[in-house]
Amino acid sequence: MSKKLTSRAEDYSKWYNELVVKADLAENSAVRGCMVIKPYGYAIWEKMQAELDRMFKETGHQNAYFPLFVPKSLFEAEEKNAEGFAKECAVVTHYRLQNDPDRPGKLRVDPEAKLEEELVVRPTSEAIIWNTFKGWVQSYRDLPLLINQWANVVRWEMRTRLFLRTAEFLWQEGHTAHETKAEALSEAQLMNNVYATFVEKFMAIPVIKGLKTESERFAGADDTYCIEALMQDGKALQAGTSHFLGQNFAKAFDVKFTSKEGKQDYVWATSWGVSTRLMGALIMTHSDDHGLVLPPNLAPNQVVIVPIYKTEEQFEEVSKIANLIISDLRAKNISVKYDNRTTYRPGAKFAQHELQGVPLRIAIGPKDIENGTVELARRDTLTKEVVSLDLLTGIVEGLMTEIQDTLYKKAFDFRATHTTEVNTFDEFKETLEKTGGFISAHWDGTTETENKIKDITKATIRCIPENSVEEEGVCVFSGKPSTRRVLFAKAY
RNA sequence: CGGGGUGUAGCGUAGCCCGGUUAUCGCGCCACGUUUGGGACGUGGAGGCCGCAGGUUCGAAUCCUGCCACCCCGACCA
Repeated sequence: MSKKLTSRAEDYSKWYNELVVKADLAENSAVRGCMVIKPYGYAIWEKMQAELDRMFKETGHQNAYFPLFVPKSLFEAEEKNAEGFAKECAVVTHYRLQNDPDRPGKLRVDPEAKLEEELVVRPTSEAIIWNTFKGWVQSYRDLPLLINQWANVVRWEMRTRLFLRTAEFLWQEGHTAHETKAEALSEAQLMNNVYATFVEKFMAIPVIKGLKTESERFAGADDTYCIEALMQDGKALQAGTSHFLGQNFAKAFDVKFTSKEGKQDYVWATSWGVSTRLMGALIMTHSDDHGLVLPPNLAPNQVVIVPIYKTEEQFEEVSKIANLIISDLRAKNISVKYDNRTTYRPGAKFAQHELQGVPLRIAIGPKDIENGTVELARRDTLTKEVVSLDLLTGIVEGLMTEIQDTLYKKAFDFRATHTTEVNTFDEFKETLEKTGGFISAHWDGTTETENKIKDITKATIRCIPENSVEEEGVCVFSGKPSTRRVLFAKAY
């Protein structure tokens, strides 16, 4: 393994791939298109899960678990949803293997063990969940039904990339049922806001909240809300989606309730999800040519202490101080790792922790012991300072929020300088090529125009931003009248 | 699934055209010693069915055929 990471300028996607592997986040597996998430990468995902799970419960949701397999007949019940996912479904057709008479010691699929009905490996769980909800809902008293599940799903992708697109991935999917359209709509918006808050406050990634156009909408949804983030290469990444499903699934699965007035009505539904793709967003938003950069909120180790010593006595002295620091920091809920491995020298440790994005590094050596100081190195700014041991805990505590804020600001500024308003198609193409990023432009509202722009430029409408203002204008492509700007970008 | 490319030690590679000793080099790994404030150095060592299966030949990493895997570019997607 070479020591240097490919730089972003040299080859952005190579940089990404190398970073994921070298920072020990994940690796490709023996299964085509499927990744192994390694302990360090999984620890970051667990941090995301913990915070999201807390936020879901705070907004009244409960966790449950539904089967991995969906009988084909259930899967196809909501036609639009089924059609949307049909091309990427893995299907179980048999339930048994047997010894292969032609190849001793090998197995083959038992032709006698064909399933009467094929099972679809869930690409998403609406079908099985709505089939179940049918039995859970009879009265308005059973509503709202607010369920979330943490699960894996499978979408048979042709081209895969670690975290960004894999055949199997981990996610959470919320599924809710409501009495009224208004209530379901506000649930879909609420959860999109939860995602936005989580991604901005916890992951330090600024996002645009908005609505998807018809062609980018979730199969089976009436409306899809989303949060869109901008990566350092100028491409957009959908970080989360929340769907207003109308009564589509209720009708397909016959989920009715009796209202206060004694009338039968179909329930109104939402679903919403974020996945391990957020790991990709995290990496591509903050990291640099030295490796991963983690916001303190997501770092498995917020602080690492590296001892510097020549003799065994010095090592012991340094360790004594390190242990004092550790207990002080842990008392403040700051996670610390003492890297006291004797098998690596300090330089190698510095490089490794930098590659793995540890927000703050403390080095303690003989000079520090003499002076009552330590050396502090920030991962986000790559700056070093020597601070007094007495003040350390307070300084570290302050730096945790400061680093978190600095990362957000930096990403916010990047997005600001990579968001351009354009009024002509020439400007559109030029901006896309030169600066990339988000392009704010008028659009006539037709799928036809959207598709033509996509064919010519590869850019798609990421969303109709929630906060966009009413403004008279003409479509950047067709010249037809338009009342608001939408956000275009090339996307992951 | 279309077009292009690549498979040699854990990783990156030389050798292949033009077949011929024991398959090259670097990183990593192991042992010992010296080292330790930004990826240490020396000495010694281990590690290979040259992607797989056939074929040609006295002889195949090298030539031929088939298969498999991976990568890049397109269409599809969170």
